[in-house]
Amino acid sequence: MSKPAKPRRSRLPREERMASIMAAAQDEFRARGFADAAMSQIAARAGVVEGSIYRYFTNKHDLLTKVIEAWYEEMLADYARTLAGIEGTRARLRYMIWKHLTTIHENPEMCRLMFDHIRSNPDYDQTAVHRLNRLYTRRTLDIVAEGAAAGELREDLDMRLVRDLIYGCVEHSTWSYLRGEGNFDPDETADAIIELVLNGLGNPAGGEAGLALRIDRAADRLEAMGRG
Amino acid sequence: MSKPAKPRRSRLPREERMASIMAAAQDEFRARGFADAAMSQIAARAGVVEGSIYRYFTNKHDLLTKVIEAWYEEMLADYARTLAGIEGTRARLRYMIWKHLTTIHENPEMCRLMFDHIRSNPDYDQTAVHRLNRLYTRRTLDIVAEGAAAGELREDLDMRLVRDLIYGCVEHSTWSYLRGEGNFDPDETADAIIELVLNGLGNPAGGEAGLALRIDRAADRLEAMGRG
DNA sequence: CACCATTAATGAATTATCCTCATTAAGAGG
DNA sequence: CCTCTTAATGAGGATAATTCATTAATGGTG
Repeated sequence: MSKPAKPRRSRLPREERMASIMAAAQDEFRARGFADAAMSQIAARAGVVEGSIYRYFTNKHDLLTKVIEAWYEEMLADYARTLAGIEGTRARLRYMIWKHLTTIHENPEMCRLMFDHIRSNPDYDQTAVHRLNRLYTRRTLDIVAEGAAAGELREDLDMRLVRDLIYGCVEHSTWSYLRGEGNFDPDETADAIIELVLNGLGNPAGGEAGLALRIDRAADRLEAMGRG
Repeated sequence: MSKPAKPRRSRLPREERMASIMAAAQDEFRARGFADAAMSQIAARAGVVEGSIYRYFTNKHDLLTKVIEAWYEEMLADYARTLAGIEGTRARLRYMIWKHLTTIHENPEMCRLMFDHIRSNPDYDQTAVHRLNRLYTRRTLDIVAEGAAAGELREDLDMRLVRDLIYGCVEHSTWSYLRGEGNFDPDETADAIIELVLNGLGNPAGGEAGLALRIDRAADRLEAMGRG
């Protein structure tokens, strides 16, 4: 057995060292989650000593933030490109939903880190991730606004609530998968969600009978309210 | 200065001691969040020593789980009672949405603990909270099923997705409040959500469906005015 | 009432991990 | 080759969760 090679210090330019630590951190965070990830492990993976990490990142959470930030930025890069090639309100909206579902499906660990530790943080609004997210959400709402202008969608929509409806539904339907139970198919799910979001739960009156029923119901409600 | 009263040990029955520790833990968790809550503080608040907590709870997370469990159980107790007095699919559905919004509005800290540390846990499915939650979700879906049977709602609905649509939208729209930014009004929000969920984003063509919708909308407006 | 068995409660010690800081030395520029 | 900047080190401080051997309150028993 030769003695282990003496670990000669190598000095890297700031950017390279940061990138290498971030790569190691991403592996560790994905493998163990934020709380269980150990700074010592990250240091070991990156081939540096624990203390070195703190020359570049103020603390563990800051390191996570930077890791997620870099991932998120790269991830959103090709949205615009692909979207440009899709026409029609429904298809474009469906693409946004499908893309979100696919991202979660392919990067569950990163999404969990993002949801649990970045987005629920009190100072999320000051983060770069939030800024990126707004940009990306805006695209969805632009599609909705265009759809409304074209007469395909209603014109009296509260855009904030539309966003909550769409992304709330999308994310809620991925939770069990994110917890590690079961699976879901992004294509099927996207189809189902776009359909439900566009048409709602309400029964479009079936013929005269339906209309009559509606009128009766409306009267019932008013009457009930009158009784108080 | 008299010397501090010698802290005489008092032996409490198991249940009482557990309750007292849980009450102290709830205060501490609410005030500081899970990560920043200190077992030493909880012990101090409960008037016991740190080690004592571990006779009743296997660890910090188990303590949190039990605290949330107790709160959740109590919180859901009056759902059924109130719901029994409400008639009509729309009103009943709206009540479920409103109640959820109100709970979040009144107990933001507890809800955050629940969302961040209980529901996102890999073994959430084995928890008592999950069992309770299923029971409660089922009520909402029962209302939807009854509405479909009565012809008020569509009959081809995927119940799981309906749940995701409703609760996803509800919770998504409360996030910024939960992070401590801004506020929301449960009544207004419930009105807006129930309307959007029932009617969807799509622009109803004219004809019968349009007529039915007009009637619904008219009733909505009158109802809102009556409440207002 | 005195004794005993049970077990609630203690608190000091252990462990784990994040983070700090005084010191070392690699590598660029003169 | 020397010097200066600063990347990198690694030992140690600080905090907080958890363990465990010991102590003593209490209810039951003779």
